[in-house]
Amino acid sequence: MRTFERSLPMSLLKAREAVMKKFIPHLRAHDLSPQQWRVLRALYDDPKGMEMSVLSERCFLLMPSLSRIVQNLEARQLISRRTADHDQRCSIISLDQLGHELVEVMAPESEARYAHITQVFGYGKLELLYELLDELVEKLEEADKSPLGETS
Amino acid sequence: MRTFERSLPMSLLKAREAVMKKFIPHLRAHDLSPQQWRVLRALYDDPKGMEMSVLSERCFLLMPSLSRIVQNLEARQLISRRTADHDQRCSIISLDQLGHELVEVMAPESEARYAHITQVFGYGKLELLYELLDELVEKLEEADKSPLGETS
DNA sequence: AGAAAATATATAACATGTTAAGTTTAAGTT
DNA sequence: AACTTAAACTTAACATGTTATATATTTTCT
Repeated sequence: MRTFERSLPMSLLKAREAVMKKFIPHLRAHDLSPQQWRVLRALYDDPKGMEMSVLSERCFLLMPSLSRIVQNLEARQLISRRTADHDQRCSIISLDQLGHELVEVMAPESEARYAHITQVFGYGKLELLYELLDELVEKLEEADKSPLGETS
Repeated sequence: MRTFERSLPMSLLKAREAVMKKFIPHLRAHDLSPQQWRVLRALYDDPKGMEMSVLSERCFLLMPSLSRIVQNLEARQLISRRTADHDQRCSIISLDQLGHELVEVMAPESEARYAHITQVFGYGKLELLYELLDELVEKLEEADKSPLGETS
């Protein structure tokens, strides 16, 4: 059997943890989880707001998690929600002034940490890594269509 | 500000999800979570068993999570624990016969799925990805020693 | 129009992730 | 030897991940 060390899910997890470690202290200093920050960050890019389901895709969060996160951020007045005119089922989430300010306050430090990672790892390698990750996802999802073990 | 799409943590997360999707159905068919499988797999490689803290490192699980998982697997008689002779604080966890059999039953299918991933993505790219991920972790942990934003 | 299917989101229930605090045993100090 | 500190887990508490189910609204069908 393949050695346990070479586990792709674990390697990806470890890399993610190592990267997150660079951001978490800054996030914690502002009482935000990585997920909450993703939500604020996504909303910042789209001032007119968006539906829960769209936000869910952008942030790569499942609806139940997003639902809880939105409730939290709403209670903190960082975001607000309104019912969509065209469809009473939809909530439109948008960034409140407080949330907008928070993103702008935090962004420089966040960018600096990104720059730091780029610098220690190397720009070229980082780009290559992004490409490989994207391609891996693409190939695996492609293969999902013709289900699985068909190794022929 | 950098575009929200290019988020390293999210790219790593997405890749991990895509990979896991290939394994989860098989695991679920045997009532195992990915974490539970990691524990069984690690113990399989070391028949004499190991301490919780070692298991924790090997499986990249924090102690509280591992503690719960071990309780679950113990209740299912897949593993067993005994107190270490040299130190009453340590639990030595080892694979029970039932657990050993389960790993051997599941391993072929698991290996087949690994082979499938290797095939659709390409062996060379997979190796390159592993190398990049390892190097990223290494560089980031190195940088941890001289804390952060020192971009000079 | 009225019933049935689909959609958008919420809630429930339980496993895991994560930080902090508690327990028991070992090691070090004086 | 008594006291303190440290180490190995465990438990607690709460956020998130994940699947299943519920609820409200739209759409579709007839």
